[in-house]
Amino acid sequence: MSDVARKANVSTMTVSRAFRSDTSINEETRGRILAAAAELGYILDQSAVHFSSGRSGFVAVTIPSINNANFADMIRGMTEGLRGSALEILLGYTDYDVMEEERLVGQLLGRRPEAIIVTGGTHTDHCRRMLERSGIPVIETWDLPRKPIGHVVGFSNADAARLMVDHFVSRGYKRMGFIGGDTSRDTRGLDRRRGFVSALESHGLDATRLIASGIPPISMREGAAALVELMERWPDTEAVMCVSDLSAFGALMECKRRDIAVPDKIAIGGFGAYDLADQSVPSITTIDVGSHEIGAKAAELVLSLLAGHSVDAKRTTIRTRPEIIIGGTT
Amino acid sequence: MSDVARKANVSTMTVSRAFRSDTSINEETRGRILAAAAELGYILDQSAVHFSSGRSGFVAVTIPSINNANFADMIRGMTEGLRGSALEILLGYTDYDVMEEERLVGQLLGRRPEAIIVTGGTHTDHCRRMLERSGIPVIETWDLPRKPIGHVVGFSNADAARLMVDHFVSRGYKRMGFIGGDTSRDTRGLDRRRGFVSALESHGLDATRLIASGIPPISMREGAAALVELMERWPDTEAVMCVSDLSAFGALMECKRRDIAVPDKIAIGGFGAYDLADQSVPSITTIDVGSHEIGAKAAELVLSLLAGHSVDAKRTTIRTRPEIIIGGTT
DNA sequence: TTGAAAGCGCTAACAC
DNA sequence: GTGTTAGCGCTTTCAA
Repeated sequence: MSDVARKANVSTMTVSRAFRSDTSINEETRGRILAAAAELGYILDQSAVHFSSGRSGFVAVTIPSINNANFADMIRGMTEGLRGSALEILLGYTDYDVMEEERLVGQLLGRRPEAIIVTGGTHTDHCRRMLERSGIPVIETWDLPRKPIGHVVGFSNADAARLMVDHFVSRGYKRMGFIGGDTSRDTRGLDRRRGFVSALESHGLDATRLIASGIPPISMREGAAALVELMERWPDTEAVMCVSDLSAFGALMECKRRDIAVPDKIAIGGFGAYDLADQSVPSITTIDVGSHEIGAKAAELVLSLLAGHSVDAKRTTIRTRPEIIIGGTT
Repeated sequence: MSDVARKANVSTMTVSRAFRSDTSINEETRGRILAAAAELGYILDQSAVHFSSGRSGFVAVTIPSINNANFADMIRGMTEGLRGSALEILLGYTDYDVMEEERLVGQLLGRRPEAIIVTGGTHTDHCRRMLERSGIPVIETWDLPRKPIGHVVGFSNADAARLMVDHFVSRGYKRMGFIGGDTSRDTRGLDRRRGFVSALESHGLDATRLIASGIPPISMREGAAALVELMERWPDTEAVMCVSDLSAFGALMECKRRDIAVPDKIAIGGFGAYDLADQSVPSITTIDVGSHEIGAKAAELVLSLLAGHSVDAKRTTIRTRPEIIIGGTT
């Protein structure tokens, strides 16, 4: 910076001002400085900016997986929402593992983000404590935690699953199954299963046809395997809800391989409103949770919190409204 | 840190040592310090570490899109490769736009990463200059640039497309088309198209059946639309290569909707070896470029470069070997 | 194995 | 509109 200052015949303080939008500086001077900087290939050192100003310009975000269209959409929503602000996303993924989340959150907080957005409302005790003590806004997404740490942008996974059950019931199906992963890791998947079971019970239907197939997130392959297991154990099953569209697609393809008619012999529901659900033939009935909207709303919330428009400063909860999209598999 | 030092009855310098693995410190002292830190909820400020030591602990990575299984696999390979090192990935996505890449690279370099990994070998002049002047190792991936900026971990997209053409020829197809996006944005897609055309020409076949459908990355939907256009313009087409598995799947589903037999009436090839290609019924013939391996190799290269084992210090090129996976669509 | 002093590159606060 | 001074929270260097 002092090289640039020398070249432009100003002090470093003036160079500093030239790189900011919120200060008063002569426009001609700024032009001269930026030209000098460009010539020298100078790029403002953000870590020194952070160090000196106390503003890191980071919003930390954790997601379970980067290879997931829903979370990718959420990140996209955040990116767009933060555009124009001086905030960048510092992203990490947890592999659906709360221990890994704990490690990651510690690492991210070390970078002193100005806010942190995490997926889900289930964390290790230590992770929870770190978040509580962080002194920055904390936003939990994709869930409605019973005891939120701070703010929430989410929905009830159980209620979302209920939408699918109600749809199944309205179509006249009575014997229904659920395909998900081994339950302990993916707590949102577990919530969907719980919602499925309680919805069946409230309709007075049997709620025991539950297949747990592999470590979450379960993929197409596991969806296919689970369908086989389901049909072997309960051959008269009329409809199955899958924890995600990927497993639903896997199940659908398995039906095709085995010449099981969908939806005539068995109906299939998914979750997530992936492109795949829409483009598949037949298209897959699914639940749209508004991933992009979650990201956009979370970004908006971060911006108002940091601007000090204390939006109920401590505990804002924004609910999004999952919707069912009826396709050809039901 | 001084609070922790006071609590543990040592100097801040000793606290600093307690948080590192490469210094000599009494283990009992360290234990006392870490306990004090835990009690206070102290987290080492990495940005101050960076500022003081000059080591940011960041590796900057740009990818075209986060919603893409191939790039997600690459990131996964990098994450695993960097595990245990003190390096974290600072990730940004370009939306397949070189102007956005330029902006992003400037932003990332402002964080003073210790190395930068970018996707592709095509950049704006300014972006290229920033990378050249950055003073850190630069790695270009997913391509073999004619004039690399620094190091390369990639493959020839044109040669990879040739694999598919050769396979088509070996199956006896003669009238072949290509489905891709509007060409200027996705340069790797463009290279695949070039490879397709030149392979056809070297077999003495007609190479004019090229559909450009929408802004890259083209999705399932555009693949479906493009198939319709292809069959309308050249109804006797026997085989079509798609720029990615997503568009190939879209084309396949369109065939299903229109009762066009695959592969009997038309064969379909994709690119990228997505799970979808394997799980779809019929499975889609595709090219596996080893995304995970690209990430792993790039991470390995970064580690050796930063460790100073100057691996041909300036210009290492690591080629990966794309392979064809033959499925049911050809 | 531990501590004291200096300094990393920038900005806040104030003066002019 | 611009410059001066001090200092952000650590680590480097050197000494004990």
